[in-house]
Amino acid sequence: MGQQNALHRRVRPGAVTLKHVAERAGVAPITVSRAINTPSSVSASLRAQIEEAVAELGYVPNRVAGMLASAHSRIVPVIVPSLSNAVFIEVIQGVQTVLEAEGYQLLLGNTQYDLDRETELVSTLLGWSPAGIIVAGLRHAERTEALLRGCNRPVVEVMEAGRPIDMNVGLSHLKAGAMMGRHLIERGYRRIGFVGGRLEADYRAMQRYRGLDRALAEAGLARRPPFEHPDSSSPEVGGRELLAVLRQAPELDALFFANDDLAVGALLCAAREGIAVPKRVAIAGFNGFGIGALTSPALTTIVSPRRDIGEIAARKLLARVAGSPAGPARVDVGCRLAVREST
Amino acid sequence: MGQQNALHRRVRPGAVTLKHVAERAGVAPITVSRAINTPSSVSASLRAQIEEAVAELGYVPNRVAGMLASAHSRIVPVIVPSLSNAVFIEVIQGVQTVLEAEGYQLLLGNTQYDLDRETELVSTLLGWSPAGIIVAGLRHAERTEALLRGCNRPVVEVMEAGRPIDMNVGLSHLKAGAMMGRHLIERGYRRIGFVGGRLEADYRAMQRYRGLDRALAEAGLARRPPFEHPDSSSPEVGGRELLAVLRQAPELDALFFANDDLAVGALLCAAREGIAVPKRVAIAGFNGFGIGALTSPALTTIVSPRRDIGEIAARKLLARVAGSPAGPARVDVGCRLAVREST
DNA sequence: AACAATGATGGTTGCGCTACCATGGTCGGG
DNA sequence: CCCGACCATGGTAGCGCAACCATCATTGTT
Repeated sequence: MGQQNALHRRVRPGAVTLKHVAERAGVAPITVSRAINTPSSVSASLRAQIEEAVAELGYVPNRVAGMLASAHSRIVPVIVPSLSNAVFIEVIQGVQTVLEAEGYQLLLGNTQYDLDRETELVSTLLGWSPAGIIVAGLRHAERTEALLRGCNRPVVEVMEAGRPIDMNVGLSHLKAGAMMGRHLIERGYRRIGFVGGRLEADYRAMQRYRGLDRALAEAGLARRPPFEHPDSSSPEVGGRELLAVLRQAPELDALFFANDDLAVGALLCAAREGIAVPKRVAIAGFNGFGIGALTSPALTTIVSPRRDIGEIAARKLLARVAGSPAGPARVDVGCRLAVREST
Repeated sequence: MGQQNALHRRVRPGAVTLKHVAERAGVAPITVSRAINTPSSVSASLRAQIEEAVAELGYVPNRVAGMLASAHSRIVPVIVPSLSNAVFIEVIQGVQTVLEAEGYQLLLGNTQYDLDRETELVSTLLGWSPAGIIVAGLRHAERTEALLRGCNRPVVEVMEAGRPIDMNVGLSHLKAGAMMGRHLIERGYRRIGFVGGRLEADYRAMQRYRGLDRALAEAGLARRPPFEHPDSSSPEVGGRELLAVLRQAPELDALFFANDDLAVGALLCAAREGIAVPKRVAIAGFNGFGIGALTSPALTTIVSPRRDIGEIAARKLLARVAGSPAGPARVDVGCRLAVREST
């Protein structure tokens, strides 16, 4: 701090600006601006002249200045609770595909499943005058919600279906959990447990548990609290949990894991330990990661259209920015049960 | 375009600015600026007054304006060739951990292994007046290199060790490939093949192949061109490739896969198809993803410190921004052979 | 032929903030 | 008790660009 170094200088030496290009091309700065932003509004001959000057000088437009002048940026922050979880990566990929095609930039925020961190991020990122904002989840701190509500920009809440601040793209995790619960019951399993990690933070996993619980209740079967572990989900943890749960509750004949990372780990661990799946215990996951289809036995899971969520969210956001119809405020992308060998 | 909608208005209605806070607090705007950016330079009483005004008005500083005024932003673009590959995700995570702790924001760029796309991205992202820039790889288009060289900001090239534009954090993929090659030879394998995807694009994988090739040459063993496939790497592709390669070249007794995604897929496929690993064919990977330790047999691989690469890169970049010593321009983080059951 | 409609170009202004310099007040040493 | 050092605060200017409106040339219309 305080220390005056080269990067904090007011004027970056040698910076080429619009003005320089304009002088070189013999036109007014505004014309250069137009040649860059709305080429169709400049005559072909001038445009060629300007493009030449741009190339010669190596001009790179200062987006920051443009943004300040127009109060409109091509930045879209995406706020997710975690990057370790591949689900969010795929959503981000979907968003990015759409954004980059339209010349927008993705600004990444990671809350680590902390609602206060989320407030902080939203506040900071709104300072970038973003075109809109994409946030994972429908539950936020009060202040976060106030910020999002008052920011006067398109806001898309993704991952779960529900009542959004502005727009929403996701699926019902409750339904997904119930769907898996009914499948397991239909298959003849009667003592079904749920294994998840940090359920107080990952409330979408908790919703899946609730769905399972509801299915169990409907069928008049024994309901159990979920098995939790403190670490973030990974195959390693899944394997460890499988052993721990079977030791603790050997009567269980089916386990619904909160996600495929855990479930695949459990499957591999079972193979290694000689635990017969699904004979001794059935194993199910959630997500539909490709690897689940390759294990032996292959994993029964619920496939969610993760990439689609990102793409749809980005498209709705951009539609609103452009003022074109964005379609319904709420999109339920649904999910699909993939029955394989592990149940 | 052309269409005038709410988001393109010059003045965003109801936007609270520094000035409003200053009026409310009864001080000059510059004092509010200082209270926010360098709180220690404002007396405690004024600071409290200002903080109150900020809270009352719900003021969110406009970073864009600040950036323009100071020609210095807290943005760091990270340009990677792919998000599908978990390696880059972990590097990004490492970068983000460090950046967020210092109040910096990560701007994500994805080249899809396309050098022209990279040039475009670098050009665009430099328009954000970033504090510095992190790019995967040492090979760039000429214009990209010119831009990076001339941008007068810290540039960190990550993933591979070599001669950087500015700074470099990575490892030698050639050495890594040779390390695995020597391991396989030492284990008694004599007919060793390499399986990768899109090697013309993923030249780091190609380097690993070259390392293997060198080890084979040193040992006087038969060298073969790599087996390639056109899709991006995934476990599914790895399984398919295992079968295809064994059909095409049944004499092979060991396969070095370009990465763990492929190798794990091959391992799972082998288990399913009853191909004995390592008896019929040994399988090795590269990366050291956790799941490789869980398969049966467990995967022999080379563990690269991916997260460290991101963290070190971000720290070096921030050190340079702050003007403090950033350490050596080149950091070779090395890698480690993890010998497990699959070889 | 006169005029409106359209399109291309330029001048001026200000986005919100911070660098820079100036000012005035407080304090300790001589 | 005065002077210079130092700190807290304020005034001014300008970062680079695009919105807005004005101007001028061109075209089509009656």
